[in-house]
Amino acid sequence: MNPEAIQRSFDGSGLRCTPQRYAVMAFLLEHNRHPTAAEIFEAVNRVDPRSSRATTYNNLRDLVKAGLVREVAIEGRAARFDAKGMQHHHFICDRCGNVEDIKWYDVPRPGPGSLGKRVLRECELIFRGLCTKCAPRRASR
Amino acid sequence: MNPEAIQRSFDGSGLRCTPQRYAVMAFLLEHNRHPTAAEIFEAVNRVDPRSSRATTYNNLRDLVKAGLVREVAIEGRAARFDAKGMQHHHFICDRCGNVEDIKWYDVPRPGPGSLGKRVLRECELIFRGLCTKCAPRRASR
DNA sequence: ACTGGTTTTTAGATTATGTCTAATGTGAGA
DNA sequence: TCTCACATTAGACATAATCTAAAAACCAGT
Ligand SMILES: [Mn+2]
Ligand SMILES: [Mn+2]
Ligand SMILES: [Zn+2]
Ligand SMILES: [Zn+2]
Repeated sequence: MNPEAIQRSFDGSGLRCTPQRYAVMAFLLEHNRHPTAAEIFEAVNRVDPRSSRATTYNNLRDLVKAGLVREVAIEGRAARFDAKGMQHHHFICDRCGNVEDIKWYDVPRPGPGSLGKRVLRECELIFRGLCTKCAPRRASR
Repeated sequence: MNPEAIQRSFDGSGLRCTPQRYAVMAFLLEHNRHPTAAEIFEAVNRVDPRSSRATTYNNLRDLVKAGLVREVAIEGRAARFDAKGMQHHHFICDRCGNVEDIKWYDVPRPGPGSLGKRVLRECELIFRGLCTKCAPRRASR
């Protein structure tokens, strides 16, 4: 995704394209590692312009609200973030907490009977287990 | 689920049946509201015996590790817990964060190609949107 | 360029949630 | 009943995230 595309995605959501906000989005787009807010904060501050901690959190929240970024909550750990590019599922490692992308495939939705008057926005499929790094030493902990 | 059944489930997991641990499990079994740790702590302390905050957290962790309780992480809010009885999916409300049970149905697993050397333990299907209480006033916030 | 209003950034305090420590207590098998 | 590995406790501590209030950046209209 090029700079102009980021610009346009911000425009489409009514978000100003500030250097700090741009840096967060650009970082997420060029690293599909699902970083935490703290990691993003550190990364965007390795280069100018500097951004404060509060701004990093603010921008992540705005980008999530705008639907450009996804937040992944993980039990007992800091939330992780990724840019919403192509659809995919997530694998979360029981041991190290890492989040990895899994090739997307269609998920059957629940029958309307079981949803009642609820308004469904999205289905999220999460796989859990041990990642490639943790699977070998599976006995520990 | 009767007291003896709780006893037996503890025995099967090598967990002692202490009053505090029993109270946590019993509370989860008779309320399918997905309470937070703080709510559980408060609830079990409305009746004797008293339990400390640390113990409530310890027991919840032990019960999750033993596979008797499930922990549901929610972005920006405290984790919620439920007793693992019959299989079901979860609906999480975007607005109020409430977690509700959805009738279970089978979920197709990913092809082995997309999992690589990862060890799959479980698939979790989460629905997001607005709950029955929040759907009407959907415009706000 | 100036003005006024809006959005954004900022440092630091504050809250919320959960974990750890070290001393004390106890369930359940021998 | 004795015993000890397991469990509980109060309170300190850690971590993640939000809030606050003031300053800065930005934008549209003149
Ligand atoms: Mn991802
Ligand atoms: Mn449930
Ligand atoms: Zn791992
Ligand atoms: Zn709701």
